Amino acid sequence: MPADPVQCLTEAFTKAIVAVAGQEYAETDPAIRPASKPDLGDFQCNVAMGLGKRLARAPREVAGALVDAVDLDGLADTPEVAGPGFINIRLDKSILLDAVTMMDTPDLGVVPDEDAGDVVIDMCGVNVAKQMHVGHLRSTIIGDAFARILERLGHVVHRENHLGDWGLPIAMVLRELRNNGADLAALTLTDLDTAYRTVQAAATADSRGLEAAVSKQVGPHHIAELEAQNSGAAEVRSAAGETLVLLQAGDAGLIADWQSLIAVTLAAMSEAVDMLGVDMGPENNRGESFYRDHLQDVMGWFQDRNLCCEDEGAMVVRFDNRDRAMIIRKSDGGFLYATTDLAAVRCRTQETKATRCIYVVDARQHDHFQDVFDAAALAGWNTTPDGDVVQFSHTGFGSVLGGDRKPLKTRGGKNVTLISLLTEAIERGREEVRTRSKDPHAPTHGLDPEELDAIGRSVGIGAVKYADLSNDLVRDYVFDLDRMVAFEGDTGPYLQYAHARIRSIIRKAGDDGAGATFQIDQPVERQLVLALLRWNGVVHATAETLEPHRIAAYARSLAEAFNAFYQACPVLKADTDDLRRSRLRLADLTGRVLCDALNLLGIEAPDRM
RNA sequence: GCGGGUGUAGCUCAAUUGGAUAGAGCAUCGGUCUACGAAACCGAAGGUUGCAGGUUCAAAUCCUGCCACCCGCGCCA
Repeated sequence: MPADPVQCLTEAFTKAIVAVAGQEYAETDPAIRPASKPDLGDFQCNVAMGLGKRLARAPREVAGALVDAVDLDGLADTPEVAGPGFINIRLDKSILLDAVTMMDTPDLGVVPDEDAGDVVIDMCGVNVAKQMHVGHLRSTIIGDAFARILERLGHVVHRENHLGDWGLPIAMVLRELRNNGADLAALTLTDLDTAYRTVQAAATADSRGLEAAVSKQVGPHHIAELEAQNSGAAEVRSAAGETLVLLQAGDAGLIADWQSLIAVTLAAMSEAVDMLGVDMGPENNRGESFYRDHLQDVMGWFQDRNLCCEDEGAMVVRFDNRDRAMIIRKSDGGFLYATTDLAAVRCRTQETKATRCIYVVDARQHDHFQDVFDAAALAGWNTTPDGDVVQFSHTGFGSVLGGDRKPLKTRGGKNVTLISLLTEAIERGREEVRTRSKDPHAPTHGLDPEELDAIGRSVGIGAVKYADLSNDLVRDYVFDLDRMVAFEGDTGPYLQYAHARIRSIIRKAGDDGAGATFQIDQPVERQLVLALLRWNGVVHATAETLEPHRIAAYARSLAEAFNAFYQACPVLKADTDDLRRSRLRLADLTGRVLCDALNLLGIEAPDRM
């Protein structure tokens, strides 16, 4: 017997549907949902209305027939039909007791996926010689959450940092630094970032401006000026091109310099990733340079199968459902990021044999990934060598904005570095924790400063992560530390607090209620148990849809269910010892599920705060 | 111009994928602690779901046409 009541009800109603409508309806989803309101029951079955339509029968009559046919012996009372054909179900208490007892195991009732395939998550996306900023924050913590969730369900997850460590931009930076006689061994990431911006600006100034100027027929002086700038940019690009050729040819000095650029970048990345508590080290690097020897091969694969054609000297892949083509080789023979991404797809599906490839890259690259996925399908890389179908997803997330609703910048107009952002968040968390610890009643009172700092860090980082993961990923959001660390309302600290309070009860009792017989006689106890039993379904739904805010919303509803229980039911002062132990066990189980939920989002759950 | 995204309470967001009276949190107002942790709880107020049609027992959700804002748009990544 499955522990999950939804599963039991689904099976029972599937049989009833077959009995009422015939075998051809065996695949119809009975649409078992939690009751929209507690006083209507525990669950509802919403299948009768749709079925009535298909059978050309009155929905209420179908609902009645289903109720007559369904066998819920030992599971629930006779369901009631309401409204246009809703079927309201109230479970037997014994089933709830069995189910909650069965989920009280180390895995908390979360059932691993069958035949769990490998998953590749393309996340973080660091660029060599560039500061990490809020875009990397999102990619890193969202990717980390996916990894944790899928690992929880038994998948082997490969976190890959598709490092921007190759190509023209890197060559330009190298050239700039060498021209300036920079001491590469002594450089900081800030120096690299400055050099990057300098050459980037020089190389892009400014062909678009020129085109616009010509088309708008501005004065000849202005055009001449822009032409001069533009030819300068062309010079920068072609000079960088020469450097790139040397780099690609394996010039020893250049390679050494290139490696020191990478080392500086990775040191800064490591610092940021450590602050975030994300498991992402050098072993996760598989950047553009990794694929540099694969590109010709990928090109050949497309050419051999006539999947690409020449257009104005470039090689492009065309798709029959859209005008936009994807360039995979430039007219000068060079390859692009599209080619690299295809090489990565091939590697991930054909060698790693991942059955799922997830790209955690901002939403602006939506079109690009649609092209990559469709091209991969043309190439046959949407199945593994074992014949398993590969599922590709691009979870395009929105931008992080400042208070002015524009991409986050400092007062001086510079990009905010990820590290400065996290440093501030941690400091804010620590301030709050220190302040609270001064209260003699606070459980943190008297802790040594190192412990308080560790808790404050969990709180500050947890606040940032929760703010990011608790709403729909595609939306932009305003980065507002005041609200995130507000410790009130729908925040990470609220959930951490709920968890810490539960731990506090267990600590005080010196008993986690292990082995106690559950008693669920109060309505709030029943609601809490129903909330606990949803956990398995929520994890699976999140893994399927890649919508972490489902877990965030669940954690919040669980905390609310616990708070209601806690308000109405004395735990330590329960009337009988059996009831006290039952409630302690319920509290402990809730604490563990809450901790699990927070951990799947990458948020720590301190025992006291 | 073409393509993608977003539009829900004063603000920030949900809505289990077409289900019952659209729900939370901030902010506002009113109640709960010499404490099983008040970083909490209970209550009040707040809505023409951008607009107009359509589909049906049922639409924030689906289809059509508009409006507003954001983001892309061949040889950068």
